Amino acid sequence: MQKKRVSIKDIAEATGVSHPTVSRALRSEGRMSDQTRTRILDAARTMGYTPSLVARGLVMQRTNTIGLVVTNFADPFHSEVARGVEDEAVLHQFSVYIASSKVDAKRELEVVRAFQGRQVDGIIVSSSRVGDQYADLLQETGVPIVLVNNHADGTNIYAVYHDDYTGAYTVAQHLIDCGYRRIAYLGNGRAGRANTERKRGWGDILRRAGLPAEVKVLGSNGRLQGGGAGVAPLLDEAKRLWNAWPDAIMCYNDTMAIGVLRELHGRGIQVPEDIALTGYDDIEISGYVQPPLTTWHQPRYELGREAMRMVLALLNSTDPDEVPNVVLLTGQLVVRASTIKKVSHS
Amino acid sequence: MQKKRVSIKDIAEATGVSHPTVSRALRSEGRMSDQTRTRILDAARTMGYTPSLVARGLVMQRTNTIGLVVTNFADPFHSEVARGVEDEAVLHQFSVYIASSKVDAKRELEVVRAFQGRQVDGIIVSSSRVGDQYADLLQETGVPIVLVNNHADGTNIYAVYHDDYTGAYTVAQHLIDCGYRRIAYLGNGRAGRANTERKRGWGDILRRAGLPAEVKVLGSNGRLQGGGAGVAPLLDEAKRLWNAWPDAIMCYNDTMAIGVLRELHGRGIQVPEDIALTGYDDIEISGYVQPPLTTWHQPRYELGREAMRMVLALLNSTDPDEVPNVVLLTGQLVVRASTIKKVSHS
DNA sequence: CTGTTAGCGCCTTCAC
DNA sequence: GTGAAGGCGCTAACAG
Repeated sequence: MQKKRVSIKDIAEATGVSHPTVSRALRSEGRMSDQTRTRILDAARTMGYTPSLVARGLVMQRTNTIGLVVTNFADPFHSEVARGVEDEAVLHQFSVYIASSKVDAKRELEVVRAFQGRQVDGIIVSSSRVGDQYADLLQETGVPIVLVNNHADGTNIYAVYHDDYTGAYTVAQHLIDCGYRRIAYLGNGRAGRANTERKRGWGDILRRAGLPAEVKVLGSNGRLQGGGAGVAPLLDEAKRLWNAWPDAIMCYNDTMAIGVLRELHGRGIQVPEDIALTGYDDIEISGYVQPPLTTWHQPRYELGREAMRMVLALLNSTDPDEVPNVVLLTGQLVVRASTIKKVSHS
Repeated sequence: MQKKRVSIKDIAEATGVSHPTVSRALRSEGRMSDQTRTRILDAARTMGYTPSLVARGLVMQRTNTIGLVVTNFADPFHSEVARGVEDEAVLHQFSVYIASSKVDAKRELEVVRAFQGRQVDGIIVSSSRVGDQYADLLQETGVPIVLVNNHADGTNIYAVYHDDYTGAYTVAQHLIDCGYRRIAYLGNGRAGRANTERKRGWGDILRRAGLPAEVKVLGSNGRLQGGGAGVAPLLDEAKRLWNAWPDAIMCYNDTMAIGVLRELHGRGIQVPEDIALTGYDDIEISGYVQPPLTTWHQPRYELGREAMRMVLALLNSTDPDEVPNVVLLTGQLVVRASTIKKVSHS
């Protein structure tokens, strides 16, 4: 099956020079007669030469390769992060290994270890559930590990964050400004830090406005199903504490909000007339559901790019201490119909 | 930055044996005294040894690595394919390189070439725009290339397909069974073969039922925006030919259908009362929009797994001719509210 | 059972 | 300007 690949030795033989010369010619390094250079390059082309990056990686101890760990391919958050990572990576001739952790800390570490066996030059972990444990790994192996929206606590590692607190704070403020007074929060029980921060932003602004920040429920996951399943307990809790439904539900993310939307629709509850609804992330589809979701635009693509940039900076700097180890990006409120009651022209 | 990694030589030195012995011990190959073996394994563990798969790849000419090319990370079709590929890959200790072609044939070929430089053992291309050109590449390099839902024509390559014709046929039949008579097709101008097949399935069943298969429009892409933008020309075309709106629109995929849904809603057109709507793929969200979409379940995860299985089969067989070079999977109709008018109890 | 030797394909000194 | 030698970390062949 495997054809023998042509190596620089083959080219050397064919052109009557030595392999080092071929190597230099191909990398346009060292001066040499234009004649031999073009002869070598021509031979390489006609013989169908492809340099072996494996061999090069071995000798250089640099593979121009990074490993990207996501929790789940299907999650629109990660796909955008991945896009950012890849775009930045190709600019620098890096290839990207990908693997999913399936939201399992043990698997996440296995995957990282596998990447290290592949001698990747850097590792990016999106929504890590392990977090600061990487500080040790980093010490051990010297392979830069950059986290995107680390879900664990601890800050002594390289990370690109989004400002979840401010985002949630702003969304909640928007709801208050719209006149909603019983604002519930539907969180994601598997999200760790991101969820804590968003809940904190929600709670702080509510209390500051003199509103009750009591009704909060943790969904079992951050997906459609988790959102839908969270509705019943949330309504129950509101009934119990307030003897009334919430007039607004703030969700951990857009995906859950869409799950909520269907559940509310099934119960004959109108959005936003009966209950307003907000998401978080601004995934593309959130503008296409009915009603379109008010949400917080999280710069997912940029998070990915910044993470890759940080890896590259770490790789190219002699003194890693001079590379800023945390980048904090912020997003933007996106107001759509799910929080804006139609004006009645009566 | 880079710590020196510990090699089998280091372990050999520390334990007073030769490196090949260490190598054998680690791979539990060849018999040796349990004593030395455990001594070596202990040393490896305490010294924090990680085998270099790069070096191994170089000598074995087998990297246990595959390259996966998708058109677009964000597309839910590809994320499921990727999941299937990865799950099967990890079972066999393969790592997965990923890259996106951005629906650009030139970029697709570049990416494949880059993978070959990395000496991947196999390549999987999802929704290729290049298709049979790979036959040559395969001949040249001997690296198996498996296509998932090849969008180009030609069949002389390894491929995993979904039966688009039957799927579209069945969806159209369902619409006819529901009593719809003016069934339009909104295609994807960038989809090639898949689109052709689905359109053919639609047209054949309509004609067989004595219905007009005239109103068809090609959207500019297979995304939300492409769906939304396709509505106006489609309605115009129907008006022109039939002097009436279609009573059903069959879309190339779910994503486009969701774009259509919003556009129809914006125009005050009810689904399915005024116009019924179908998607294709059965992406998760299609069950969550309002109304939930009738669609065709495409076994995306299985397509990915089968593709990876084919790569492995090709790798492990001495005679590639004995490996079936085409796998055809079929899907399943999923009926939801977007085609079923509520029964009126009058 | 274990050590010696060789080589995967490439790059980097160093001579010439 | 170019060639010769050595080595990256590992495995495969052969000795012993």
